[in-house]
Amino acid sequence: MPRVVDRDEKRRRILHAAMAAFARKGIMKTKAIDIAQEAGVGKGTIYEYFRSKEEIFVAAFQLFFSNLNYNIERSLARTDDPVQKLKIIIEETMQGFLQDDGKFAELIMEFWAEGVRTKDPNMLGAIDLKKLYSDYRLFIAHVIEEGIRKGVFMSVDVMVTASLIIAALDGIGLQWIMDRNLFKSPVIAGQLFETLLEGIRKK
Amino acid sequence: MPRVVDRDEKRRRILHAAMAAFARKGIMKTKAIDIAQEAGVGKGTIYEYFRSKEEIFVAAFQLFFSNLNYNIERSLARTDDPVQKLKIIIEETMQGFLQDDGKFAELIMEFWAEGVRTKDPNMLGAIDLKKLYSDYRLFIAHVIEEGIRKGVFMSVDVMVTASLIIAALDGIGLQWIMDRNLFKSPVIAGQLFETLLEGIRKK
Amino acid sequence: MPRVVDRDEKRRRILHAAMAAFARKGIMKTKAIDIAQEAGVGKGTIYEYFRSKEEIFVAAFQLFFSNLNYNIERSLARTDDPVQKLKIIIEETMQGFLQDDGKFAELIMEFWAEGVRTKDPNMLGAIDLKKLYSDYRLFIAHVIEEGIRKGVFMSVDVMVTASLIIAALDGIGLQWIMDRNLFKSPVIAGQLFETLLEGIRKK
Amino acid sequence: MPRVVDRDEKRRRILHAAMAAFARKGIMKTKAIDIAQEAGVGKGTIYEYFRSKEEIFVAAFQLFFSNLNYNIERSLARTDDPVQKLKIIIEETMQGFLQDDGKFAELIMEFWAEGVRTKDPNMLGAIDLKKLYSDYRLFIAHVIEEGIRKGVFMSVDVMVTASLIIAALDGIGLQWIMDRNLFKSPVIAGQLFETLLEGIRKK
DNA sequence: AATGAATGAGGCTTCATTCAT
DNA sequence: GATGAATGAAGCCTCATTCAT
Repeated sequence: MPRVVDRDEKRRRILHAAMAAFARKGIMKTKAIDIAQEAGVGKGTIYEYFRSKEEIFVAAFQLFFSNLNYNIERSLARTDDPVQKLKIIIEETMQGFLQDDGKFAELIMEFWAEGVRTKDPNMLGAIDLKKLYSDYRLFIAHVIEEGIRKGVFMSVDVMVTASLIIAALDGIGLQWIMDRNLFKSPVIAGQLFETLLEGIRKK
Repeated sequence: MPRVVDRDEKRRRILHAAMAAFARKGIMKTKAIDIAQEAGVGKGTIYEYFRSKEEIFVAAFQLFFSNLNYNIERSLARTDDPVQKLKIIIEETMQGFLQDDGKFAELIMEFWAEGVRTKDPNMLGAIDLKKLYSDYRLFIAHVIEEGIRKGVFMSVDVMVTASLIIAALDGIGLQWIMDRNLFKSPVIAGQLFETLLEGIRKK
Repeated sequence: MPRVVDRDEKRRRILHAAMAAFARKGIMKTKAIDIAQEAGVGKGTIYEYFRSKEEIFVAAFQLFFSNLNYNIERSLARTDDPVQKLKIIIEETMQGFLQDDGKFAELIMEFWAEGVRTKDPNMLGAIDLKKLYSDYRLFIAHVIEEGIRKGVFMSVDVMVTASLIIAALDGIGLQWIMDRNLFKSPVIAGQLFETLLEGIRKK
Repeated sequence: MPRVVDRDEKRRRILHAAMAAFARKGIMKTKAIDIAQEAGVGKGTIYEYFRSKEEIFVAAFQLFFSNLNYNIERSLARTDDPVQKLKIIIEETMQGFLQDDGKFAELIMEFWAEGVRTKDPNMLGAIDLKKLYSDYRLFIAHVIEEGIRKGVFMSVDVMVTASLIIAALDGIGLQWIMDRNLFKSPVIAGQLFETLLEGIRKK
């Protein structure tokens, strides 16, 4: 029984080590030995917990996005106001990028690059970036729709607006990766939110 | 009296083949033989025109961004109106992403991923993404500043605003890569422009 | 708990395999796979013990000459008589050539050929044939000088004489490589010694 | 008709260029392009005059040794005295090594290294170092024999003595390669001759 | 006849994965 | 279960040779 916990914990440790290494050196340039060293285990141990490097990548990908999802959904439970919801979505997404000194922004960059060119149907079951974003868009679109219905947002094209919001968020993450000193997370998030809302808020 | 070839032209051919392959498979997964096949030459021929795979990458990087720059500057020559200038910058950047059925958007994704983690000082002379974006930001900031001086824009924080514009543009490029059908280039560019301007335009 | 091996021993095994291959096929014509096969290991294993082929070459070079040195110095400890010392030097040097059915004579031939044209300062730290021979000459010169002082040798030019002795030894090694049946080691060494001594012995 | 002379001359030019390059960089490290540049012709031109790099090597080998032979035999025609003959052989051999600032000594080093490991019967017809030296030994042995018959040399073992003479000559060449400043050619040749003769001259 | 552009075989080296301990 | 020693597939690059001009 205690063994089971051990295994899970170690698997998680290796996975996090891999994510850190991916963020630092890029997926392709991260060698098995790098992950092992980062995790503080032997090179062979990795293969006791993952079948291959690809499996680690997939696990990292899924962990990252399910975490993001989890955080957003958890926060959203606190309110019913579409304006607040949008604010939460924006803040949590930014949080996802900026936490850990931007390590995760570099990681998501890897996921983008790797995910974008994944066309192998076998892989698509595991890492379908297109679907992820599609769901994400839909999710935001629903919030906007709700806002329109409740009369707090103007009657914009919800899908395009949702797309623009995501675009802005990802774009800011990208900028942040290039230059950490560009803006302080809370400030910019606030500004961004105002700017975005400005475009759709009913006046 | 040996075979006569336009070496510049052939170098360009190989370079474009490499860019196509980079966009399709990713830089790291693109093998020398892939480039050769794409260019329709033998594996060894590549090395008659480039010293190494890295040199090809650098050349591609530079070609891509200098093209982008060239296009923007050429278009800007047509006007003095800051509003028009901003519009041109946005349109040309989008154009850079969307041309060739989005091939270049995938390419820039590669450059982001590769460029972001380039810290080797030797490389930084050749592919300094941070500096490129810094220059780009500054450039847009100047346009905004000009607009403020001329009284057409509100007195916003020019650097943050410039950053947001770039973020939006890159973010949209990113969205576009994930889903080609998301929006038609002219429509979205127009909408985006309006949205962005809305935030800074003097009312 | 992983496979237990004596890494030093294995490194030595690979090194000796390399030396055998060098002697048989020449350094440049010896491929990594040849060394691997000779050592009975996989191609990749070589690189667990040596950084590169060049490092193997350097290690072989140094091992060869330090062995030669060690043998000579060990034997010299047995006597104080300059005549005996010279005899020992000659015999040990010949021994170095002739042992292992002349394999080492072929190896030294390779070291000569490779070492002679080494001008790269980085390499010269590791394989400076000129210095090696210079030291060797000096060493023999001291013995002759001692002999002159003690009145057993004629007052010859010690450096030139030392050079001639080395020349004779190396030359004989060379002849031996060309034709194993030319002379039996002990016989020729004795004759050589007498001939050389004849020229400098005080009569 | 004049074309024939042209071709021979050009072939010779390429051959000499190859020899210079071989001496400077070693045979294996000499690339086709090196020879072409040294000869001042295009890379392809080499193959108009030689079937392969190996053929160049063989031609160089043969040219070198036939030249040596030719020089010795021509000089020997001047005398009937065995002592003089031996002197001529020694001087001409040294000359072979030392001419052109020792370039040929480095070349012969290459021939030794390359020739020693040639076991391929096809090659042995063209570059049989063993036979060359065997002939050379026999030739010197005859001179010594003649000297013994005429009563000017002691009754030594002619083959061993011949071997020692060659060994001394080659060994000195070797020393010379390592350190050009070791001895001045004429001086050393004279000394060597005296030393060698001392051992066999009838007293 | 002369050339250098083109090429692919081949060599060095890396590294994901296996496996003996 | 954990490990690192072992390995060979695979990738980059070189260069002898060919060949179109």
